[in-house]
Amino acid sequence: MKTSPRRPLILKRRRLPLPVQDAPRDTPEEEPKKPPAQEEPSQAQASKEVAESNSCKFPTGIKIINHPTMPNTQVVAIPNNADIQSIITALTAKGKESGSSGPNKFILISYGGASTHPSGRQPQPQTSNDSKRTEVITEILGPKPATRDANVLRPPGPTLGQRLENCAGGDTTGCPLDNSLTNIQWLEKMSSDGLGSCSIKQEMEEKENCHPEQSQVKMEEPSGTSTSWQDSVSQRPPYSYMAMIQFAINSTERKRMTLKDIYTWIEDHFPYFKHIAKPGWKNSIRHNLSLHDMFVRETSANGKVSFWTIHPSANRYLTLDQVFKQQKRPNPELRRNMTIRTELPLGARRKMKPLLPRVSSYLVPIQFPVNQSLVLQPSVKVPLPLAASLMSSELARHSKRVRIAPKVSPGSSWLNVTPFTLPLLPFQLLLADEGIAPLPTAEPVKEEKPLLGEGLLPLLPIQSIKEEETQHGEDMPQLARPIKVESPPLEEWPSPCPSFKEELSHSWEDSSCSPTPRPKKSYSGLKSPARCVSEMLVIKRREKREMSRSRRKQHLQPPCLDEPELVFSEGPSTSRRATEAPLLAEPVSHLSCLQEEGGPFKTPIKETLPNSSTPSKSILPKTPESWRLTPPAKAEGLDFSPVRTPQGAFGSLPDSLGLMDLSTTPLKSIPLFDSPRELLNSEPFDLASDPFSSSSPSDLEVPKPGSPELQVPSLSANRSLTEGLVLDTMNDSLSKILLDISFPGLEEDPLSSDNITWSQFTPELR
DNA sequence: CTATGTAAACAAC
DNA sequence: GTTGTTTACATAG
Repeated sequence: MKTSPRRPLILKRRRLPLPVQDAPRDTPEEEPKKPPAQEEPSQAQASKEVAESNSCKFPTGIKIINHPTMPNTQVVAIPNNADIQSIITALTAKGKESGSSGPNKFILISYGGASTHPSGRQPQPQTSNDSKRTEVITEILGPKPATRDANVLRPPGPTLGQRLENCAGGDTTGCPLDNSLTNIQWLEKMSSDGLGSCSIKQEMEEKENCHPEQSQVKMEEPSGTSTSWQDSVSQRPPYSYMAMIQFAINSTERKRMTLKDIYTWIEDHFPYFKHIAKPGWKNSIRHNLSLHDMFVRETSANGKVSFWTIHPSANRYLTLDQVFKQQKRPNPELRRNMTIRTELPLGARRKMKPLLPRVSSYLVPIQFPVNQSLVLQPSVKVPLPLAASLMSSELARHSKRVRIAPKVSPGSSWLNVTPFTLPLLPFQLLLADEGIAPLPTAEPVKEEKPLLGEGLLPLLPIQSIKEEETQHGEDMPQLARPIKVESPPLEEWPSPCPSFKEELSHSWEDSSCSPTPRPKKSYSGLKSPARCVSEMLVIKRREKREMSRSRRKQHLQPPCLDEPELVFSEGPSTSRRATEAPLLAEPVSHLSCLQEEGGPFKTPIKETLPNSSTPSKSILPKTPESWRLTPPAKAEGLDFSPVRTPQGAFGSLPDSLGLMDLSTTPLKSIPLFDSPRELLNSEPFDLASDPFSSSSPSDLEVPKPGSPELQVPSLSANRSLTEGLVLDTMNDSLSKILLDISFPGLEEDPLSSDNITWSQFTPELR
């Protein structure tokens, strides 16, 4: 079999060092390229800037509204293009002046002022029903490893709201968090200037300027950072195709994308592919899509369009922003890698080497679904373990209301939130610490990689808590919408939890629980992952090897959510369907998850079937391969592999996740976030002190895990989940929150006017 | 050996 | 020509 007749022998393939720049394409071309992406109506309207009363010292467009129910709290709507840092500074000053008697807490929300989407991708016609509402938030992209072309090209403009592009694109309706105020980039910038020397804006510009074409930039930037950015344009991004595909898909609200959109997304975010890479990269993308089981192809209802999605069980909802942020963390090692790569001469550089740097410090961003009404507070007062337990029990009780959505639904409330990873608040850190430390079961650290711990916890399976209602809600009509699936669904999901070492090396499939391979067919429609039993691991492994020959995967995924799924043996509620399974967080599951997380991305490929090695064609019907979750292989390293979330595992509540994540982050990271200058200094992180008790803003919105707050009433269609920041001038803290704001018209920018419905804020805010 | 990248053959549209 | 699937091979770790 080795030699394939059809294929010529290629002894050596070596890519030519470097190509030419495609200069031609750059600048001018892009503009035309973008279709007038349909801008969301809302944005246009949002542009109305009204400077209201209060905003005197603030830039125009800022709206400050007293919170209806919270004393000394004001909501500040900041246009995308505003200089946040300066605003924060001003607010801080204002708060200080007022002291305890005046407004000292500010909820910052960004809104799309005059939004222009720089690069709107043409939206795909078909989908997006709900897209409109996400526009509110503007995406701020900054520090992506690769600058986006569009951004680059765009004149240094608006700092905050750079682009909605993805969101706008096709299915990609919205990327709520990406756009949000709390966008990492944004925060990072703030953090970067401890001295206040640089403005966010500046930094943004820096980055943007990195575009190859704008060489002048280089000069401007004395610091090494700029160079790296620049390089990013011309350098191959340190991500594997698999990772990039995930980023792309996850950048959309519905978590699905057409092949073309994936190409586009990648080109936009990694100019390298647009300008430098050989055309073959697209082939590689396709190859990866087909190869990895985590990528599931769904067909639109009419059967005309194929969307690539990420298997819910495997999807970690990683986004470029998150990952980038992680990378940015001060991690000497990591940096070293990156820089090295960049420094090498092209010829010397290995083509793709370390696409994914494996660094222990590389944390995997956590994404968790946010309950619509749930407000995420970075600083959660409940210790992780406790919270988890509470959640699990509580939630379980209320399973009706809250359930884990195995599948990402389009309009779903899953958001990528990375609050914990941000070195924002001291108290956050404390929290994290608290949560974790006590954790008895706390993640097992691999012997091999002590650091692993960092990554592990965060990796816990993410479950989304979503209200059932929401599913039916208008927001996400699609959920219910049947998509025609051609391929057999994976019915069972391998549980991600194989144990340890073994599984580290395994790939998802290995983990597949079922001892016997099942035919895919039988499970049509089943999306929810089933739990797997670790027992199988060994066996699987063996099988896997045998089959390893073929990397093929094939299947179409049905969109159906309802199918029955497998239960895991250990699983608490076997009968329960994955989707509904409440969060049961079990230590065990966590562990298992951990493992998995640790893994680099393994490709889940091999077929589970023993016989499958055969050439595929014959097997039209999808092979039964179980979909494999990625192997938990090495712990270290950023894991782009899908997370399998065992349902139970899901226990990882957002909070817990966050905590964990934080925990992983060393305190040192804290310093990063300097900005609003004084903030940082004030509350050092003394773990001992309990930030929660007093002033921390956290009181405002922190949902307690077990508390009723989590359960929020169904949301209205017009709601908008927005990320915001809470600036508490009393304790100089800045924390990230998720706000659920409802507004009258979907089409309207909720924040653009005074139409915010306060009542809609989550209970916590009241 | 695994994970990943690359190239290519093919098939179905 | 595009999209998908598979096979084969290269390479780094």
